Amino acid sequence: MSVEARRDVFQAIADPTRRQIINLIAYQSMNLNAIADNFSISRPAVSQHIKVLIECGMVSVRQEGRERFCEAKLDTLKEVAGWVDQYRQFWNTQFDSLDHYLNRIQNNTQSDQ
Amino acid sequence: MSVEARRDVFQAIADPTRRQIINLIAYQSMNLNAIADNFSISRPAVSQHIKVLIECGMVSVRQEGRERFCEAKLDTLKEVAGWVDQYRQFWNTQFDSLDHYLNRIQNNTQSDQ
DNA sequence: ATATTGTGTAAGCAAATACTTACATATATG
DNA sequence: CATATATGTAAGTATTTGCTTACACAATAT
Repeated sequence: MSVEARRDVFQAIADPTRRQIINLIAYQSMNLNAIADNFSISRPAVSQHIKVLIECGMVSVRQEGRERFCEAKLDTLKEVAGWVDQYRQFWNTQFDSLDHYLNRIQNNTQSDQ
Repeated sequence: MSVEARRDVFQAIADPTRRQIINLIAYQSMNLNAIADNFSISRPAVSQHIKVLIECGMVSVRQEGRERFCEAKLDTLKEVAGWVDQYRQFWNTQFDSLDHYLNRIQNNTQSDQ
């Protein structure tokens, strides 16, 4: 981690450890030590990763006594989603199949549900 | 670009130049010089970026005479989309409202449809 | 055959990354 | 107050990254 980070979401999620951190705190805030317990790297290393995530807006911190709870700000991923979504037409996946599923249900509601 | 690249899609799209290259060739193959004309960096620099994109499966090359046409393999972005999609519920987009709509339909099927 | 065009790749370099250990500081707790 | 706990941050380091220039080489054109 450099002193002058890029503060870019794409760059932030490029690191597998940072993606794991996001996965970890996606559904519940955790303090730094709790997060660090899930990794083999040192506590300061995790702290530095979180700093990057904060700088790009993917994590916010709520201080509570001496603990600092990290909360994932997942809507920041909109930027990534927006870029990727331009190209969804090039493959078949959940996004597409959900859409199809929905249409199927709508078409079938009268008859079999 | 190192000799031993990570060959990881997340890492590949972390670089803004590489994202621009993908945007450029998304809808039509282009040879390397044509791609490089769109950037201020040197031709070899572009060549190295494309090497990274090839290594992670985002670009394939078709040789034609002395030219090498680069084609974007956009379905490789499925990996990124898959990761991001887990969190779509955390912001408001089509996907979210679709999902809620789906649940609403499922919950109501017995009673009112 | 010679020159031109399209491209890969090596060598070198500055900056960024991902770590580590050591140390600083603030908030509990006995 | 003296410790223990939770965390930030600085300094040092090995790698990786992104870029440049120089050079190699195959396919064309003249």
